[in-house]
Amino acid sequence: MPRHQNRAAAGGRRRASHSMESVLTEAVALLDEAGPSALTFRALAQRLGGGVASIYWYVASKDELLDRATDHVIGGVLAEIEAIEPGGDPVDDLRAMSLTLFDAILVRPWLGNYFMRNTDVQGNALRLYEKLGEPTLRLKLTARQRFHAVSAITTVVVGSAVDLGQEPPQEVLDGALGRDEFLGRFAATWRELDAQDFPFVHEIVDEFDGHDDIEQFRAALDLTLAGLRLQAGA
Amino acid sequence: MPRHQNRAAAGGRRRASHSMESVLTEAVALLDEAGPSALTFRALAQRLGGGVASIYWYVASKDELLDRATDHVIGGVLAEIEAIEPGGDPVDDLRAMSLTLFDAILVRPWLGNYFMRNTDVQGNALRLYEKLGEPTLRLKLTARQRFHAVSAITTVVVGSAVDLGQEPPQEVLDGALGRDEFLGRFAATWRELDAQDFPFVHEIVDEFDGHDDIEQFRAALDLTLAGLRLQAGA
DNA sequence: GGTACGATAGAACAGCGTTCGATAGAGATG
DNA sequence: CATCTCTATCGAACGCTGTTCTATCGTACC
Repeated sequence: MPRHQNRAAAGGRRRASHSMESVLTEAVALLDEAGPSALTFRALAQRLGGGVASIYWYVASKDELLDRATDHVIGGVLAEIEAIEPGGDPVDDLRAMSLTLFDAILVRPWLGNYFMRNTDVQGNALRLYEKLGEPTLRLKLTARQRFHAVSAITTVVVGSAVDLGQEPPQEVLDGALGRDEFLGRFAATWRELDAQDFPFVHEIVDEFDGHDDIEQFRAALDLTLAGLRLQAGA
Repeated sequence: MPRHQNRAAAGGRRRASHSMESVLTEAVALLDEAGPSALTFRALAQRLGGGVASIYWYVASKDELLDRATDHVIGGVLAEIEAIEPGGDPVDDLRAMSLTLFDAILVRPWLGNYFMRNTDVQGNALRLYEKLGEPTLRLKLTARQRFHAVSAITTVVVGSAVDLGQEPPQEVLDGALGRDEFLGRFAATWRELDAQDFPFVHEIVDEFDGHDDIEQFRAALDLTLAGLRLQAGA
């Protein structure tokens, strides 16, 4: 681990000179550009203009790299969420925060896979957790209900993110196949199923075809929040 | 892919003789015993008493192996769920099905990571999806609301499963460290946080410490179902 | 018996995370 | 000014992974 982080950017000519910041920034860039499978130590080293082993001076393992990179961008999300000024209704505040968080995951689908894995190194995630909990303190709930409420919300966020996070089958990543056609192909096979055996699938296939991810998330979130509102007796 | 599956178990002496069934069964056994990282083609081949490349006759890639193994056990879950006889209340039926599904994931935490990834090869997952949708047909909802309702439920299940699914840090897998102590260590660091900056974390740390995963899931599920009930006007 | 094909397997390949040992450079010490 | 120390870097190697290539065995059929 790096002890002294001072004046880290005193680049030599032949040898590269990194910093925790640059390592995480480039790691996030790789994740953004081509997904988790593109983030390898060799690719990252090349991008930093240095050797592979150098990265291990900043990070003990790939897991830690992933955790720190995740927390790095969560820091930005946290700032956005802290900028939201609380309105009168705690549940509305919860909703606004959750939507902000989900928006960030929409832009970075890989986030969902690593988010909140280890609050030991993910300090920002812990602060975000605190921030999500704050509105529940203003609701008439038991401590256990508050704990469960925030768990439920993060569950919905993470669950939705996982759906998004699975790396699309290359064709859509290349841009050769649009997301709509991708969904459409699934819808097509579903439509060919026997209507007797799959009444529900037939009922919703038109909704599935070309559906909006945000809307789907918002629907799930709103069901949970409605339940919470009921529980708080407000 | 194997065309003729007939009389596949006519074992020779030197050469091993597999079958789709045996491949999937042993793959699941490996996953159960030591988690996803233990399922390698070499380990699986050794268990089957054959060569590595033979597995590729049954399965085109590791992804397909995971999808098929997942669907294999989902088949069992589906049977359990189909055995549930519908009661009067559709939402109660949804609840019973979800709990059955989650019970299966509790026993096999790796399930959550692969569940419902690709309904092309996961035929049982599709049937399960249909089964989960059936009760919504008895509720007064629009098609879109039905689609969103089932999505919300699977989201809660998957989201909770992901929390469970992350491979514990070896110590607890070895049995050297119990789950309670593992939670307790997190709780300890949380308690040391500044009470001013983290009022919510302090509020719920006692609930977090030693909490029950099923109860947490049930709470999240019940919030969603309460919201659904409200939406259906029942 | 010969032939076609279902099914098996060993060896090799490229890529991955990780470790090792060597070493360059800046700052302190004499 | 020489030397010593500690931070930070890097190339090369190790063991493991999924995957492919090529050769082969054994059975069913004509």
